Amino acid sequence: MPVEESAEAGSIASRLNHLFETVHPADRGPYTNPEVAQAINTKAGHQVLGPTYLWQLRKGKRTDPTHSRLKAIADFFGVSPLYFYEEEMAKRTDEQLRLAGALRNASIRQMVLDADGLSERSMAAITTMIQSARAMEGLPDPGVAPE
Amino acid sequence: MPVEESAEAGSIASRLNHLFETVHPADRGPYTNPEVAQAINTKAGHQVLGPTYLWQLRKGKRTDPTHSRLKAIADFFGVSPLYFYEEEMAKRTDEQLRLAGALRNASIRQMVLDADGLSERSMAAITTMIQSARAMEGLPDPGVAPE
DNA sequence: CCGACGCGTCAACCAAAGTGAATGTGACTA
DNA sequence: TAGTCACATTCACTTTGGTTGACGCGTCGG
Repeated sequence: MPVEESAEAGSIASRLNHLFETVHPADRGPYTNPEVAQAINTKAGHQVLGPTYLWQLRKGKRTDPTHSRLKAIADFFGVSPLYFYEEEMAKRTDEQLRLAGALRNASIRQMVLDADGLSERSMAAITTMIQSARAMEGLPDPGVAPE
Repeated sequence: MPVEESAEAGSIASRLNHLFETVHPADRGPYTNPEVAQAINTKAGHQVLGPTYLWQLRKGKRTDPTHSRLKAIADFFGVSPLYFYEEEMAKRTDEQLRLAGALRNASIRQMVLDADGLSERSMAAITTMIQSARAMEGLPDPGVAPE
């Protein structure tokens, strides 16, 4: 049987539909596909996409739009293009989040830049030293994130 | 004369090339197109893009890649997909890019996590040690990105 | 009641994105 | 010098993103 194209959660389709439902003037209903296409094209000064294509995207008949069109759509709805990459954000591992936090410290950023290119041998020595420092300062063992 | 496709500033091509130039292990030159394509495909578990396509993108022969591919590329270089979306990421400094490159090294990532929370005092000691290691290994002074 | 209008839906079509295999080229080496 | 190897480059080909035009349906005004 033909695979029924269901709007996978986190897909472009579901996100786009959510935009339509959510982002619109308070005194009226959601924008229509032709409206959005029209507005985008007018603003761009040339044809960017047609109404049908928006429909296909919302239906999941077309996934994976191009850079420029996704940007235009995000722009129209006033959201960051990152909105369509959210899964990427959600997939951000715990390690990545802790890294991001640590890197807000200027000293640590400098340390990274300095350490870049060092041999594994040197890195090992430095790691040992850091472990000692942690112990001396009474910090817990890292490696696993606290719940 | 035939219109020479020059890498327009802020274009995908120029940004991508900048990534190649900037984000790579310190002890070697930039990644090659086949390398990157290979890495991306391996990580994805299926074919995402070929080496030729990367070349075309960098040369400006192909503009406007697909959502998924752009995501894969950004992911490989450890930058947000926003990097390819104009203005918003104009702020992204070279330092951040070099950080991204360095953080692809697992040892360095671990070091960051370990160092997080240490006192400035300890950080200073570690920095000193790293500087020594750099000197011993004959690495140049960092801090400024080579032109 | 009915014709016009606009939107969602569909399917055939077109153009651009992306591929694969062959060729050119420089570095490294026997 | 010849041979090899890996990468950049090229181009003909395939795939799929995106368009065009037609059809059905609900709504509104006469």
